[in-house]
Amino acid sequence: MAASEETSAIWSEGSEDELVRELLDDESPFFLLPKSIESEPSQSQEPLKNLFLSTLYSGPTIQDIASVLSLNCQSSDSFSGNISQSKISVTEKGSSKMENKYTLRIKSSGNTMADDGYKWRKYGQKSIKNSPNPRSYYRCTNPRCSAKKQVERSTEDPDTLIITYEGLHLHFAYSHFLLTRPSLNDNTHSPPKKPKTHTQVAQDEPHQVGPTSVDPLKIVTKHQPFGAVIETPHTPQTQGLLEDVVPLLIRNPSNNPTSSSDPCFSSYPSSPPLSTSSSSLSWSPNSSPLDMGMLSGLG
DNA sequence: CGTTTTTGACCAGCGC
DNA sequence: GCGCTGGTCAAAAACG
Repeated sequence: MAASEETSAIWSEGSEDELVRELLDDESPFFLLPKSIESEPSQSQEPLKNLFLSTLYSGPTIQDIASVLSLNCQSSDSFSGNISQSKISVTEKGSSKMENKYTLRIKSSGNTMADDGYKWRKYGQKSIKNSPNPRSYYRCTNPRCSAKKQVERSTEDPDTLIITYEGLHLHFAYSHFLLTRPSLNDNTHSPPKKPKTHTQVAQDEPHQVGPTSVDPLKIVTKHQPFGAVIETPHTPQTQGLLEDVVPLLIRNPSNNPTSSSDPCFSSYPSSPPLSTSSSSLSWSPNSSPLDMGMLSGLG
């Protein structure tokens, strides 16, 4: 029906093609080529753009994700104190197809939770066959983003959450795929200029992510029998995103009405925060980007 | 009061 | 063709 038509209309506006275009738009603050690279001798942006596009369309690889995770993790040491132990692993799915789904497995010991800092609107929950745990369905609240994610708890390990991302999540990450070095990242978020209408997307900086909780980070590729396991040293900021599946469920705290400096989305076990996110149609620029939200593939 | 979550219904795809 | 399963919708409830 009719209702769905409206919905689809909204989403279609943010078609991946268009999103990509936006990201590539020089004016888009989001798509900032690393200055250091820019300034490099004679490196034209073209190659970078192409690379970016290539990555975007082909979907990030586990390595890309790993790189991003490493980046983000390294950039925030301030959190390293409060995080308990958890593990994150990423599984790439359907790489042979156009699915581009990424499954993230987060092993959190105890009550830790991870929060990706993005705003997600829960639109459904279903009990899954052969699994005592229900699966929750979330959609990015950014009207221009079609990213979705599913969260469920592992049948075997109650401590492990399985989060599957699907769709192009334009906030944050892709720009980082080009940056292999953390240091470059710093310059990346300098002065976001304001584009035209995309205020929302703008400022999605990968930083300050919540201190969610994840220490050891492991990325596993499904194709490789538990092989490629990349571990990053410290990792405070999690990007995980676990949210509900767990009884405590906590969602993004990101509702900072005006302050973008609130890094915490903390989700601590003892305090069920609940998000006060803002309206579903207005994406607040201040929301914090998180980290893995980006994993979503694209079509 | 506005917004988000909950929850059952509805729908589409798939296997038998 | 039927039934099952997973995914989405949307009205109602809950929550700040």
